This record gives sequence, structure tokens and C-alpha cells, in this order.
Amino acid sequence: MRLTPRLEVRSALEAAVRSLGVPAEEIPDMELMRARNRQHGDYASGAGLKLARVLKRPPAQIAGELAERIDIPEATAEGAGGYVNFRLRETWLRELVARVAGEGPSYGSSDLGQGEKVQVEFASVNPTGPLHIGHGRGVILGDAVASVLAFTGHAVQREYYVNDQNTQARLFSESVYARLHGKEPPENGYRGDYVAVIAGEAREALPGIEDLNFEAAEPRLRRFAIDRMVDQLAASVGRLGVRYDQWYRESALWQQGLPQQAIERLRESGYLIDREGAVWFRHGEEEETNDEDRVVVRSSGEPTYFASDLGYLLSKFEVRGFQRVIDVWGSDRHGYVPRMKAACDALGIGRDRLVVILNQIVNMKEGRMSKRLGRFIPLDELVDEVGADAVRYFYLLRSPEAMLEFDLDLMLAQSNENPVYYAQYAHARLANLEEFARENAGSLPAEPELSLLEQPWELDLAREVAYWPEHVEDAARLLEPHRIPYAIHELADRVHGFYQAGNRDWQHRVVVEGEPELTRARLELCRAARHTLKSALTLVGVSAPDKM
RNA sequence: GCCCCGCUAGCUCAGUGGAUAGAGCAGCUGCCUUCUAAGCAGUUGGUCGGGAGUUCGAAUCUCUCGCGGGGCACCA
Repeated sequence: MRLTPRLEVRSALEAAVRSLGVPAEEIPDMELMRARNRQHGDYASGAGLKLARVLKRPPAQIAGELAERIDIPEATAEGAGGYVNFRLRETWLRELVARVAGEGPSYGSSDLGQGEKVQVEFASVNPTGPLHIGHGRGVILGDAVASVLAFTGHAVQREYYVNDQNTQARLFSESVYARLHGKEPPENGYRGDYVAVIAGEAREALPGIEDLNFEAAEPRLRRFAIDRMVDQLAASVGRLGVRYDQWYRESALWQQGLPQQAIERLRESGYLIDREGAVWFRHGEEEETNDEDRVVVRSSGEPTYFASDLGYLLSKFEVRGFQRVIDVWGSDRHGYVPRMKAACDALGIGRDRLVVILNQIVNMKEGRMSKRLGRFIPLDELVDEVGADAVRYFYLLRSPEAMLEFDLDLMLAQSNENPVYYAQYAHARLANLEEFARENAGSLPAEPELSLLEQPWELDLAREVAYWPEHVEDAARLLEPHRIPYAIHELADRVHGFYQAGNRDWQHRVVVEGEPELTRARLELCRAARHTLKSALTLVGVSAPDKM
């Protein structure tokens, strides 16, 4: 099943509006939302209010007429004031339960993306030290965006941009070289213990490296040190279930001549100007100096990181042919967005194909983290303390723009209260019910009679199952994966309510002695709900245990 | 000075211009001899930072002020 009930309702509503004879250009956007109040059904539209002005008639009358003209298998329509309220039909819900029970944990996936080739580049931290809890946010956000897109039929690639050619990379190799000779790293260098560890490994792996002077040793030493860091970064994100498809190196861009090509192209199309011995990217149209102009090649002849990024754009959009690229950056780089967008236009790529998601910087209660000063909490440490599932959920629950003040003590204290367990528990309960039934319920009908599902809590659960694909669609369309854990919570809530009915009255249990038909029908609902929960938890990279 | 983000319950946070603003945690009161109590039911708690505007309708859009965070390099 590919279409969500919401889509069917929407097209029926739009058809009804057209049939009222409203001129196409006068039709305002028909909003269709989930009804907040359950008395209003499952979906609601203020269509009557919207059209009142155009049609010059009372909203309630219009809403009533619209409702009369809508007849679809998914839902009933009813005019209420200026609103049209839609209510999913129980018959349709029962069919859905059977389908989801049969479909399995891929429920909610779709071909919405139609195979669009999308790259998600995220958490591309300088490979000069371990990830800390601030980076964790970008890691989880980027990975979840990628997962949601993959689930909705996009061809997704996860990429980490390895800055192995910038001044930080050189500072890093200088620090390793110093440790190799038992010296202190240079001022502003990297002082963490891992630097000395890498130096020790370099001594083993690169015999004679310490006998060379720095300039002679540097290229091999840098490659080795960054290789080691990439391994460590991959291991760290791997513990959170994140796997990059590619670790793309800045140096590879220059080997392919891509920044050079980009500069040449911009030169030909007049986007570059020479000023004060340097080459500038001209941001605006004006001939005169613009504050937004930025240096591409320094007066020393050295390119800036911006030159690399120009080549990187060519690599992404032209060499590798991504239709869309989503970059996840910390919001401290928001000022860089307009420049990259302008560069996309100037290179003929088009600014809309580059999407930048900014996530707010993570602050520690004690003050800003600094890798250089060694003042940070490693991501690995957090995973050690709290576990991957809770860490993922913790980051995922926040929208990217929300500030996040990190209080490790609070986090540790609350780790047992993490909402992820609520959802996992719901899954485990369902799995347990099915297990219990297999062992204790005796022989049951092969096919369920789903019309026996008629209790409100049963239909509420089925309703929540029906909403699931919409949450996925919204998360993918808006690139907002934080919607998923909230949807998961709703679902788990209904599962617990469904279960709890059996604690109030034994006849409302799933497995009811002497009622094989009813038991069978309820088990079908269990299976559908379990598949949905499994689908949802898997989508956000969280395990769905059968026992807790 | 200019730009971006945030400000919603005691705390952490959700909330497509729609009807009575939600969740988790914390607090209070109940519910396990029978399918998992990491659960359920009930309850307390709000000038949606202040003000103005647009609209039939604003937490949501615009303007303005305040507070907090971040950014404005021939660093990345």
C-alpha cells in the first residue's frame, strides 16, 4: 500500500472544491490537518471558511456541501461549522490491519522519492581528534535524515568530508611529529593523549619516520595519522549504528583538479576578480568592493578552503551526479550558507539543489567545549554510560534549531527515564503477547475475522497504525526526523492502552480463553502494531527488543 | 553595528494560519493471586518573552522591543 489515507482525503476534498465551480485560480490552499480534538474525527479542513469569501456564502453551508460531495472508502466526511471533518471508516481500518500484519516491518516505506539521488553529508568534523557530545547531534541528525530519505525511495549516500589538507590537518601532523620526538605539540596544536598514541603507532608502521626532518616526514605522517583518525571516527559513529558510505577527502578534489576547474569556470563567467594580489569570489553584481566578496586564492598563491569547497560542489553535483545534496552543519557556520548558495548559482548548479540543515551548537553547562583545550566529553563516553539507543533518542527528540544545553549529570540521572524505553517496552509487550498465544492459546483460525475488532482502544490503535506513513512522509518532505520519535510515542501510547484494557477486564485481553476467533483477530492487530513499531524504531536506528 | 537561531507548564521539549495549546520528567491520588507495573487511570501546573499589526481566525505570518546563544577573516 503506497497511499496514505490523508492523500486520498486530500484529493477527494480538492475534487469536491472544484465541483463547486470555484475558478481554479481562486482556490486558496486547502489545508488538511490531523484533527486535534478527537470529536472532530481524524482529519479536518477549514475549507468552508477559506471559500466563504470567494463564493460569498456562509462557511457552514459550503462545508456541508463539500462533505456531501465526498464519498471515499477510507473515510466519512461531515460538515461542522465551517469545517469539514473526516473520520476513518472502521471497515477500512480493519482492512489496513490485515495488510500491515501481512506486509511486515517495511510498513511506511514508499517510493515517494522516485529514486532521486541524494547525498547527505553530515558531521564532517576536522579529523584531528575524537568526536564529542556536541558532534553527536550532527551525527544522529544527519544519519536520521538519510534513513528517512532512504525509507521513502531516495537513493541516499552518506558522506563524511575529510579535511586532510587544511591548516588544522597540518597542525595535527605537526603535533604528531612533536610527540614522535617526545616533545610538546606546538602552540595551538593538539594535546590529547590520542596524539601520542598515534605517534607511537606511526613509529611502528612507518619505520625510520622519526629520522626524517619534518618536511620530509610530513606527507606520510599526515596520511597515516588521518587514516588512523578516520578509523576511530568510523568506530565511534559505528557504535551508534551509523555507517558512512564514503569518507571523501579534500586532497582527492585537488588530485582530480576539481577546484582548479571550478576556478576556471568562474573566471570565464566573470565571477572572479583580482584584488590586492588575491583572487576573490564576487558575491554580488556590482563592480565595486562588496563586503560579501570572499578570497578564493590568497595573495600567497595558496587556495582557501572555499576553493576546495567549489571543487567539492563540482564533485557532488557533476562528477557524481547527485540531484540534491543535504549538508548538516553546526549553526556556527550559518554565515557560510549564502556564499555556498551563490557558488552553486555561479557554477551553474542552481542554489536549490544544495540544502543546508543547521543544528544549534551544543553548549555544556560548564561552558563551551574546546577540542584544543581538551575540554569536552567524548561521544564514546556518553555511549558507554547511557547506551546507543538512549543516546540516539536523546538527540533525535529535539528539532535542529532548538538550543541544547548539555548537562551530563542530568543526562545520566535521567537515562533510565529515557522515552526510548517506553516505545521499546511496547514492542516487547506485543512480541510477548504473540509468543504467549503461540504457547497457550491452542489452535486458532487460520484467517482472522477482523470485524470482531470493535473496542475503542482497538480501533484507536489501528488508527495510529494508519497514521504512520504520514509521519514518515512529513519527516522526509520537511527533512525533520525529530517527528519520528514523537510518532513512535503516540503509537506506543496506544499499544499500552490496548494492553491495559486486558488488565481492567480479562475479556479484553488479547488471548481470551474459549474465544479463538476473538483471540485471532486481536493477535492480527498485535502483529500489525508490532510491525509498525518495529518499522518506526528501525527507521531511527533504535533496537526493537522482543523481551525487556 | 549587521546577520542567523531560540524564548510554550517547576525542568527538558513538541506543536502544517484553525475549533478547548500538548508530551516526558518532577508533584499529588489510586491500580499487580490470572497475557511483561520500564505499564495504566486520575489530578495539579500556562499573560505561548512584552507590545503593535495582518486575518473570519495567530504559539504559528509581519513589525518592534527585551533576554539568551551563535556568526560577521587572505581561519575552517
